[in-house]
Amino acid sequence: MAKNLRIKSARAAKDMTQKDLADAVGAVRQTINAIELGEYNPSIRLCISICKALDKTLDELFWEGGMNSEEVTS
Amino acid sequence: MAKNLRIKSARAAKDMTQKDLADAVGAVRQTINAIELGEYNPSIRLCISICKALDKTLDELFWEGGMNSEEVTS
DNA sequence: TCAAAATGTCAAGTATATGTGACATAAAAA
DNA sequence: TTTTTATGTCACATATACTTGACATTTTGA
Repeated sequence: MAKNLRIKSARAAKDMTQKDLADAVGAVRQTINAIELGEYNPSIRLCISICKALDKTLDELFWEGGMNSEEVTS
Repeated sequence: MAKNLRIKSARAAKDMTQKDLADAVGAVRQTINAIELGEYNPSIRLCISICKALDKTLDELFWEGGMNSEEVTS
């Protein structure tokens, strides 16, 4: 998949740890970690919760072409 | 949950049936149907595929506050 | 009206997102 | 350095997205 550096960055901008974000969205630290590392494919509801917690929109954090998306060429 | 009329509408604008859209995104007709009816919570990848097939963005089809979202008050 | 296509729905199975608990390492702060 | 906190990672359990196949109903068009 592709690492999501935009979440990490938006999180840093709010000085939140992975656990802080997890608590804010009612998820667990490992889930946030896995999403940032691109290890899986979260549900749209979780994405929306993350966006709200970070004051971003879906397009800003999850639409492609963003500054993040480290595509793995394969 | 909430019905997603925006997908239905964007699909109509492209004259696509649920099955057409399903084929375009590599899913199955029932899955598209369930998403439009708000019966579940699709993955972000499927959402992105749907957006691309319909020439829309995530914010246009899945961010809240859109013309659609029939909230069920409960 | 009749037939075909589109949509809604159901039951059962598979794949995978997410949770829980635990431990190792990296980074920050004392 | 030593201690604490944040992050990465693993194994296992559970919930649910998604598939498959089938049938009923609604809509469209001949």
